[in-house]
Amino acid sequence: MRENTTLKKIAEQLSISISTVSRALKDHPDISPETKRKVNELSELLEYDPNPYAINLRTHSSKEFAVVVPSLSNFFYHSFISAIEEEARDLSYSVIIYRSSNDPKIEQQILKSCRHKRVSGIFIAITSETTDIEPFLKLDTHGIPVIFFDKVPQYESCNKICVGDEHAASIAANEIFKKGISNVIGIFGDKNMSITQARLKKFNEVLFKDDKEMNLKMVHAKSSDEAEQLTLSLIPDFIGKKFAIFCMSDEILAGTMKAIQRLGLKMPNDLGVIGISDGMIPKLFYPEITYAETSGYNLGKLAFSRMMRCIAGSSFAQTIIDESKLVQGGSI
Amino acid sequence: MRENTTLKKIAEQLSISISTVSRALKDHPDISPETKRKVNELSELLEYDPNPYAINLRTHSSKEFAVVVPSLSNFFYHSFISAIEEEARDLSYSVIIYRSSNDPKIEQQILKSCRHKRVSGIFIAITSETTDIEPFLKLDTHGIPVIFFDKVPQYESCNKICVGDEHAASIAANEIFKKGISNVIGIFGDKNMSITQARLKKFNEVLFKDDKEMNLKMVHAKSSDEAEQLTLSLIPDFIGKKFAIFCMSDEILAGTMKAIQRLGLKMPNDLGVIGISDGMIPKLFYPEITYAETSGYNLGKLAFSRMMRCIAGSSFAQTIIDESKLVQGGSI
DNA sequence: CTGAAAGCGCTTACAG
DNA sequence: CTGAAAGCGCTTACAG
Repeated sequence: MRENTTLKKIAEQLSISISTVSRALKDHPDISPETKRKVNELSELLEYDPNPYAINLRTHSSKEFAVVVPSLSNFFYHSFISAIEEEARDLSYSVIIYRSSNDPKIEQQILKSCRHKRVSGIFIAITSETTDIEPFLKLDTHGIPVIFFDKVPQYESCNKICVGDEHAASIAANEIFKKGISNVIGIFGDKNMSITQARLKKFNEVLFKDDKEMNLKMVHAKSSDEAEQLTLSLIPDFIGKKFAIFCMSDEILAGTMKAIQRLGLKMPNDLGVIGISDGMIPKLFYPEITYAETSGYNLGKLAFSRMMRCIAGSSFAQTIIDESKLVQGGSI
Repeated sequence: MRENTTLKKIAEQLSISISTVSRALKDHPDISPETKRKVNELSELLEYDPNPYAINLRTHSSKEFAVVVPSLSNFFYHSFISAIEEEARDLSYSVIIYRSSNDPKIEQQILKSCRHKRVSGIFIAITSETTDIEPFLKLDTHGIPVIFFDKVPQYESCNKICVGDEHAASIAANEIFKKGISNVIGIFGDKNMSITQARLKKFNEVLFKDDKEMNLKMVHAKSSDEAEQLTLSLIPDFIGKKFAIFCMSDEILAGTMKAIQRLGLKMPNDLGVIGISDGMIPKLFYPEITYAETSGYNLGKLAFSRMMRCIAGSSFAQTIIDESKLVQGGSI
C-alpha cells in the first residue's frame, strides 16, 4: 500500500520547512513565487491531497453539509438533494446524505454524528414521530445551522422551508372549480399530519368560495391501499355525474389510479383527477395527471440560500414558503 | 457555544491522566474498576463523545462505508442502500451515500474524497460512461476494498455483485412460454449496455428453446418516451392475436404502460405484459404487472458480506450473481 | 521571505 | 494499576 503524500514529505524532498510548504500551497503572499512554483510542482507530482481529518482537527471546520431525510425513495427529496448538491459543489462543499428511516432514534444518532463531524450545516426533514426538537436547537448553539424543510416542527423560532400546502391545494381546487365540476371526492392523508390539515382546509375553502352548490365528499387514507379501497367504494355514488377526484399526495394518487384502472374508467370523460405532486407519478399514466407541483428542486435552492445566510451570521429565524404551479396533464 | 467535552477535560476534573481516561473509556483491563466507574460517570454527565477526526488521524480508520450510485431516484438502489445500512448499523459502521449523477468526473471526485476520508470500504454502481477503472483498483492498493454492484465494469479481477440478468430474462421468457403465447414484443434498453445484451440473448434463447413457432419482435428504446412510441407503433400488427409484451426495465415498462392505457387495452385479455423490475412501478397499475424481481435488498446483503470478507483480509476477487424470482401480478 | 513551535484530540508503546 | 511522551497531518501566531 502506497503511503499518502503529506506536507512533511514534500518539505523533506525540497529541503524546506513544513510551514513553508503549507503556505505555498495556499498561495500565501509571504512566500516567494519561486518556492511556490517548486512546491506546486512537486505536490502535483506526488498527488498531494490534504488530510481532511487533520485540517478539521486543526480548524474545526469541515466544508460538509448533511441532508437528513426519512426516506430516499421519494422523488421530492431526490430533487431537493440535487439542488443542494449543485449549489454545494459550486462552493466546494460536499454533501452527506443521511436516511433516518423515519425513526427518531436513528435521527438522533445521525444528529450526534453530525455534531461530532462538525458539519457546516444540516438540512433536515424530520420524522413524523419526532417530538423533541431540543437537540436540533442545541446544534444551533454549537454553531451548526439547522434548516428544516418539508417536514418541519411546529416550533416557531427556527428556520423552515416548506412547500406551500395552502397554495397547492388552492390551485387544485381552483382548477376543479374552473372546469365547472360540482361533484368532488377529496382524498387526504393522515388526519394528524399538519400538511393534511393545511391542504384540507384550503381545498375546502376555495371550493366553496362562491355560494355555488358543491357536493364534496372528503375522506382520509393512511396508505395507498386504503386510498384504493376508498376510491372503489365512493365512486359508484358519483357515476353518471360530472365529478372529479382530488388526491392530496402521490401515495394517495397511486392508490386512486389503481381503482380507476380497475373500474375501467377513462379520464377526463368519466371523471377528472387532479393531485399535488412532485411530478413523477402523474407522468406514468395516460392521460398524464394534472397536478399542482411541489418542487423539491426549488425548495432545495431556497434552503441552500437560507443556509448560506446563516453561515454568514444571520441568526434571524425565518419560515419560507415555496409557491406551486399547475402542471397540465389531460386528466381533468 | 458550549465547548465539546474532551478527554483532557475529564482528566482534569478527575485529576488523573488523559491516558487513563482513554483506557477507562474503552474498558482496558489495566484500569481499576473504581477508576472506570468514575470516568464513565463523568463522561456520561459531560456527554463526552470522542472526536472522530482525532481518532482517524491517529488510527487511520473511519468505520464508515461509502455507497456511490449514479442516481437516487431509483427504488432498486434505495433498497440496496437499506440493506447496507441495516448491516452496517449492527457493526456500528456508518454509511455515507454519494450520488455521481452518472457523471464520471463527479465519480472521480467522490472517489478522491473517499480516499482522503479513508473510508473502510466502497460500494459502487459505476456510471454508464465510466471507462477508466484504474482509480478503483488503486483504492484497493490503498487498502480500501471496492465492491462493484449492479453497474459493474467489464474488468475481470474485481469484486462484483450483480443482478442475474440471464436468470431474470429466462424467468420472464418462461412465463410467456408457459402461457402458450407465441406472439411477443420484446422491448430492450440501449444496445450498448451489457445488461441489455445479457437479457436479450437469454430471453431470445429461452423463448426458442423448443422448436415451437414464435413470432418475436425485438426493439430497443433509450427512454421511456421511446418505449411508448415503439409500443404504439408495434401493437397494431399484433391486435387480434394472443400476444405479450416483455419490458426489460422499469423505465421501459413505464413507457409501454402509457401506450397501453392510451390504446385502452386491458391486461391480461387483450395482451399480456411482463417485466423485470424491483417491484415499485409494477404495483402502480391494475392489474399489477407480473415481473421477474431483481432485489436491491438481496444484492445489498450479498455485497455487505463480501465487503466484510474483504476487510477481514480476503483478497480473492469474486463475482456473485443474485438469482431472481417471479412475482405474480395479473397482467399476463 | 522562511522556520520552529505549539496545539487540535486522540491512542498506545514504554516505563514505572 | 497509572502516567509521560510521541505522534497522526495539518495551521498559524510568533520570531527572525
